[in-house]
Amino acid sequence: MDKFAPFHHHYNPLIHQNGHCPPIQKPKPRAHSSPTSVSLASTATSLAASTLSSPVMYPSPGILSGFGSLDGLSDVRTLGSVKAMHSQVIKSSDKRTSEYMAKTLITFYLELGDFRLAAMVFFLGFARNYAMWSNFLLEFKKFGGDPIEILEVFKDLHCLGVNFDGRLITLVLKICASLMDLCLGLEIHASLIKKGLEGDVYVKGALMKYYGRCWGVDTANKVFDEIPYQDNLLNEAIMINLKNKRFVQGVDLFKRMQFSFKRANAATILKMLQACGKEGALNEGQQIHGEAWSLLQEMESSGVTPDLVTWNCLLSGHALHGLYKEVIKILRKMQIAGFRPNSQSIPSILQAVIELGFFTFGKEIHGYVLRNGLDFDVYVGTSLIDMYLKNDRLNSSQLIFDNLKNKNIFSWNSLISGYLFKGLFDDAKRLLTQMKQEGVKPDLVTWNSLVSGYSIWGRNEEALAVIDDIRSSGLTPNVVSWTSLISGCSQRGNYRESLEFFIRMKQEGIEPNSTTVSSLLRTCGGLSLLQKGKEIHCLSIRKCFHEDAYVETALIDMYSKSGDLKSAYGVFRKRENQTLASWNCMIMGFAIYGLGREAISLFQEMQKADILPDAITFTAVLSGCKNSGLIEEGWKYFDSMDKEYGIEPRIEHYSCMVDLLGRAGYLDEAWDFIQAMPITPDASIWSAFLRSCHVQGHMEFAEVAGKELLELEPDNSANYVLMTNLYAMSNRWDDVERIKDLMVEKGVKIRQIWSWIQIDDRVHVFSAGDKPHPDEGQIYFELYQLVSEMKKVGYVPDINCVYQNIDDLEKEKVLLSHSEKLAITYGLLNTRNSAPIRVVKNTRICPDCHTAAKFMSLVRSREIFLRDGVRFHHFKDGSCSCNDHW
DNA sequence: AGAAACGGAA
Repeated sequence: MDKFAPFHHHYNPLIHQNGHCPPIQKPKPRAHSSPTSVSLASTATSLAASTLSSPVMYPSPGILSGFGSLDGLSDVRTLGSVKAMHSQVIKSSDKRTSEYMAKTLITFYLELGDFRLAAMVFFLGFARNYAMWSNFLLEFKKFGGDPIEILEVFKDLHCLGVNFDGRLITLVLKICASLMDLCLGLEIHASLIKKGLEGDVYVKGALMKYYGRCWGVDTANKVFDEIPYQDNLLNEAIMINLKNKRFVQGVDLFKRMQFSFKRANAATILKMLQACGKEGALNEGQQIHGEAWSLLQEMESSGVTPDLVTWNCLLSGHALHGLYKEVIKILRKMQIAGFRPNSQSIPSILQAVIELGFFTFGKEIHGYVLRNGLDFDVYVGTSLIDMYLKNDRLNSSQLIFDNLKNKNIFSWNSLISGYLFKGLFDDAKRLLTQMKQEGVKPDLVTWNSLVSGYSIWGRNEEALAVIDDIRSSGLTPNVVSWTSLISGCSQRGNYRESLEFFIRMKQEGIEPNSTTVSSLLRTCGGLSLLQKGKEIHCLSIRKCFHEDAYVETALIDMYSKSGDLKSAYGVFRKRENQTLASWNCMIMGFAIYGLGREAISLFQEMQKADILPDAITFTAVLSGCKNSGLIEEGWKYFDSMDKEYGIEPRIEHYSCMVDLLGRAGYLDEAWDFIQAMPITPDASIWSAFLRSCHVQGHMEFAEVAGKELLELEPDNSANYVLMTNLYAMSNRWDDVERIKDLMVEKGVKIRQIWSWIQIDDRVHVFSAGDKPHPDEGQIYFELYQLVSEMKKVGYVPDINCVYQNIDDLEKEKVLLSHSEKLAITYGLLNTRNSAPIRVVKNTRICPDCHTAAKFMSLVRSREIFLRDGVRFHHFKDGSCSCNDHW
């Protein structure tokens, strides 16, 4: 229904009827005018002129008898029927009841959205009754009247010195704040002071908001300070401070609120939660979160129903703090309470859906959005784009994007980042061009998506070039830009570059944040750089990131991957409320050290703590079973996945089971298991099976597995090597040659095998093909001595580990040159007597080196940690943590 | 009252 502009100043009845009014000041020029007011005003002119010329009196209700009662009318009230009633009213005048009739007509017209007629009736009946103006303007606003019109009328009346109702002053101050009408707000405040009126709590609140928005937070705080009893306005004061980034003041006021008789309202709690999230203030955040829950509970128990705004506050507050399961619970609660999610609920819900991986539910929500016509909202659209992106449905995302009526930078950035994540750089560039053509300027988010996209796909030079593009576009690369680069390299396994970019970032004078630290820890873990990892740990303590859940988990992972399980466990135990990811990490930590029983008991403890496991938990538990040869337990947990937890086993779980069965010698069972799998076996399955065949010396199965594997991974040299070793074991030298020829034919190069050890700041690499270590002579001298000592206590070199067609003495020599032996020996020579030795090898350890390391730990009384391609071995007093299950 | 970029476990 068309709005009308009844209060255009030319037709302000107060001015037309100046004869009956107090002395008139000339109205000031209007700051705002409705764009449609001119044409609409002409209609108003004629109407006003015609009615003003002949004063009309209103009839008594008796006249209306032909219409039935007013109440009866209310059911089927239409504009036509009200007008008919109105005309009857005009025809027969009766002074006594005129006021009642006029009020009724005004309400009817307002309800029907005919502001013009409502205003007309009001002008004729009440224009000179100033007390009525407040009521009328408030009603006018209630039914959707234009706030600008209200301001215009208010100004005119204000000039006349009219006193207004506090409710109207509150409303006008709100309008001043939203329209940034600086002068009127001041005038109102001044006249309140002049008249000695304090104004009620609402007026004061509105005044503070007005000052906060129009004159800055300090002015608002001044107003607040002058209020004698402040408790009622704490919510507003907190809000104003937080909106203006005064976090400390906001928290102070919030603490005051806890000692007052007042409670924080939903909006305040939400804003506090947001602010705490941004400021990384965890303790405050958790306290406030508790407050949010108790608020909801209190509302429920006292029978007060939260309104939609409160529900939405709760949804977004929980989503913001990563409490996604709570978001879903709140959604259910609000639906039970009879509220339908609106366009502002959907983004928070979708965020939770994405994080929880409830894709089917997400699609249902999409259906709901379409049925309820919420798809025109740009926030909803962007959230949907994001949901389909995260579920690998780029086409759906593009489709939603194309149908989006109002695109903004968020929508563009979402889709662009989707393409970049998939490595579809041409599509991303196409969108970038399109975006610029449509006049949307890329912002830092756009650029950072590009940096991240390039670096996770290993295109570091292009990523670095984008950093320069940022500068030439007039923006400055920030900590996110650099962290994108660092983390991209780390994810890709380009660890060295990752550290180099960190140094570059520091040179640029940019301080790392907790995300940077997490990425760097991943890098350190990847390289088993314990020293560097400890440095980063110190850095994170200095910067107070060490309580960040991500950083903590990354620390646990770094320590366990760097051979320091004790420190990993220390970090894990330091905190009480562990996240699922950190439980998973710690269980995995035990698993890679072959501490299967410990992994299982931690898993049980986790369940006692009411943390539900996910698929990754089971990967960790099953890895623990696999690395410790716990067959029964492995079966038990594998079966329970689907039955007890409703988690569908994925390929990595099947792979663990094949490994577990095969390694224990149950090759037939492993074979049957593979045949019965509901998913197509991939390379990880066949590789686990092949390695078991190798250990068991089962040629028939090995050849089947090898054939599958060479087809699935024709470029992986490890498969060829394993096959040649198998044939060499059975003295099938023709087949050895055949496989070698195949490698040449396919251009597959054997992967370099190397071991390294860090002594002080230097990393010493030992590799068969590489140039020898400068201290090689000394190392071999020590190694020969060591081996003769070891032989005295029972070491027998395992010449079966050498697959060359040479004599046994030569084989023994070859065994000595294995890189892990050299690295351990170097460690023995160059570290303090008590210090454990930490060696990293990029492939699996060979059985002879495993035996040798046990003896080395015995004869030299040293702990040796060896990280091989897949796991850890901890040698101590002549035995290994893996109990020879590997 | 809501949406997009960088972070942990496999």
